[in-house]
Amino acid sequence: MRPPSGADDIPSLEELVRLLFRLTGDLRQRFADGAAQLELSFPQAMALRELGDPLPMRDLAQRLCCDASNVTGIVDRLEARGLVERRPALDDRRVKHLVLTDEGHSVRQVHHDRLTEGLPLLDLTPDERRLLVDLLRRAVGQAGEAG
Amino acid sequence: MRPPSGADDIPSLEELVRLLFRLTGDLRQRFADGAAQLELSFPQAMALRELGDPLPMRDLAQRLCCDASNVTGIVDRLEARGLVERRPALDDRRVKHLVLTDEGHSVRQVHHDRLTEGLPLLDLTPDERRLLVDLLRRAVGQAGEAG
DNA sequence: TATTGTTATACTCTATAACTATA
DNA sequence: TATAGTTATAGAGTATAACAATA
Repeated sequence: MRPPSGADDIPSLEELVRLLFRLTGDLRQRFADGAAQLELSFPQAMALRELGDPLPMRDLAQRLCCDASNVTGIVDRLEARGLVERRPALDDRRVKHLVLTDEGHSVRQVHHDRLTEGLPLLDLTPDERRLLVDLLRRAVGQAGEAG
Repeated sequence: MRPPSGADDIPSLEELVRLLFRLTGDLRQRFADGAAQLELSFPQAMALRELGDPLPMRDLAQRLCCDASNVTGIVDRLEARGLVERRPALDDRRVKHLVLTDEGHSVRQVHHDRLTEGLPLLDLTPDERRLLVDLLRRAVGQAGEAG
């Protein structure tokens, strides 16, 4: 006989999945709240996040896991706010590179700082943090990958 | 001098956040794919997930972190497919309880099974799983909570 | 008066398909 | 022919505000 959710017994898969949902939900909410404060929609903030370095429209679509046609609208709105610029690629005139403006970089940084500040995660000791990263790497199935 | 992302040095907060995003993104994608196979939208699948036990509309809205007005449409579509029923509460005639039909329960179970089967997470040993749960609990700031 | 659920509205995201301009 | 980005379209999610029924 084992108690359903004690401190020392082996946690069930259900418990783990529940925690992961909790964690992802919290992180998502945090991300969305920070974006809303900057008057950014969730996908707009995600786009900004991916644009630390310039990227063709197509690649951004891939990173956002959505169809390329969506990126047009998302970028339209970011460009209208002066956060992003479309620059024709020199070597292939079909391609447009997305480049953050100075304000784009600034807004991106503010959003990121607000996302991470006060994260309960920060309470972990360095050793625990290292351990968690190791476990997470294996949990996402990239144990041997470069990261 | 410390290498940027070796195996034994202390991982940066950036690395941790990147991993969390990776993990949450993967989980979300997995959840959405499984939902799509069952012709459920993401919020519909989330609603099903929350309806293991009956719930008033209001409470479901709260769990989905959205305005109550949205739940009307989401539940409309689930009800049209025969996965959910609205039942007037006996004690308060303003309230409607959402109850899964037999097929609702079935679809919910299939979705959950597909979500968890083959999860890389399963490769962790029991000891590692216990450790990860402990770290995650602290990472979401519920170290002392019941869970 | 306050609350539950609904409706009306407007905006954004989303995929699909058709289009253009390049390659 | 194939590809990058756009446009048109339709469906779904989202919040806000106003509403009816009930508390």
